[in-house]
Amino acid sequence: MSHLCDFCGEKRSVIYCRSDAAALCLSCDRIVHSANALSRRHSRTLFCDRCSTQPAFVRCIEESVSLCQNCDWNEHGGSAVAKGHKRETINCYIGCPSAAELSRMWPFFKEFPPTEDADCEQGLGLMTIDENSVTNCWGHPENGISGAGKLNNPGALDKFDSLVGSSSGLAICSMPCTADLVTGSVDSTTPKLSCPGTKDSELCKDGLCDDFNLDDVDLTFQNYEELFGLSHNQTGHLFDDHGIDVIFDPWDTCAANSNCQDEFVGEASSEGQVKPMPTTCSNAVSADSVMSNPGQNVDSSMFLPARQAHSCLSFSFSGLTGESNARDYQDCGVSSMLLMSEPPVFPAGPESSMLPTASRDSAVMRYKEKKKTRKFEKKIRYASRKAMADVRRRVKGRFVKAGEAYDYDPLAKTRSC
DNA sequence: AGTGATCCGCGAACCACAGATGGGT
DNA sequence: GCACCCATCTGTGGTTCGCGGATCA
Repeated sequence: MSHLCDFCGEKRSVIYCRSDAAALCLSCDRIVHSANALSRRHSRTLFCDRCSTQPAFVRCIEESVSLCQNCDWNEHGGSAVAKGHKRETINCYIGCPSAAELSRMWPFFKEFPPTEDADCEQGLGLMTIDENSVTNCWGHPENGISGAGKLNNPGALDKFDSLVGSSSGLAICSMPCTADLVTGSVDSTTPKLSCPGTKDSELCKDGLCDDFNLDDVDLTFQNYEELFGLSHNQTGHLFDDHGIDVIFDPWDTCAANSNCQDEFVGEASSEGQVKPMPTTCSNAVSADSVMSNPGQNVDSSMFLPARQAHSCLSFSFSGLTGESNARDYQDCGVSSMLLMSEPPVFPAGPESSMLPTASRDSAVMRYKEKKKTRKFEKKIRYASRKAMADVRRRVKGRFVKAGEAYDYDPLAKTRSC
């Protein structure tokens, strides 16, 4: 199943560029990603040795193969022997790393030709490995994508910025981002669902997090595959086991560990629209796993196969119509953070608060009021169409042409035929 | 415990048509 | 740039149907 380089079409592809969704050989990778500063930001990783279609995120030391999530699950999710295999995560990289740097990053990988493009390395900068970056992007700006060099999925973020209208660097890497996968160590010695300690305790104390679901704002993924890295069908696995409710339940548990961070996980609908929800931990799957093993140390191998979504979210506020206005959305205290494009990056210090006390209380008050009065009724966008539909005659509920026989006349209020 | 039948709830589909939208002249 | 024409798309509500989960024998 060897895959040829998408660029030259001759050599075997080794590198997968997530931003371009392209498979490249090493030399073409250098050529393509040394072209300009933006291309240097593309996050790349190895290809899966098994399927050769998905980016690898883990290296099985025993078998000396690089595996994507699915293949890892297939190979290591079944037999007890395979589960015991020691595995290493495969880091993504950006920039234009030299062979030596690649070798340092991937010591198992022996195919690096010497780097000849010295200029490239003098460009934007050397390779940056997404070590601790995006997992933490909300809570720890110093580790997040605030540093351009650590941008994990600049494409998705660019989309978000273009939609929101700023380049705020808002790090909504809510889904278990690439780096979540990359940085989460896979072997059993590594914990596990760390929710880097940035959950704003004040916010949650007021119940803002309890069932905060931004119901007023539609958030639409521009490209489902790109954003989640898995198909719609696969997405079902995210919540299969315990339902979406589990996402909320362990809030306290996680908070007790002071390891939570404010993140949003998408609830994918059939149309690809997603409503954001807070997750307690750094990825939804992790939360799922937590619930399935309350009080236990969770072997990360348990959640790894669960089709982690990766990549950052891009948002569009498609739900906004002409009948809406910004204030409607700002009324919901927390959601306004998104609308206003303010990066919800909380200072790391425990004493810090996201909002000044007064405005924060005000926001909380508004949120609670809105929560009480909010309605989930259908909104009519075109009253004239509703008026027409209301008086239109039907047969078995279906509209019929004017003049044809009908069995339901809304105006008559009685069935006729 | 496993299997099949039944019930129930939910969501998609269907229909016609006015109005919105976009491209071409 | 503006006006006009035309084709296409969108959204509206009541009913039906199919699917999946729950329950029971």
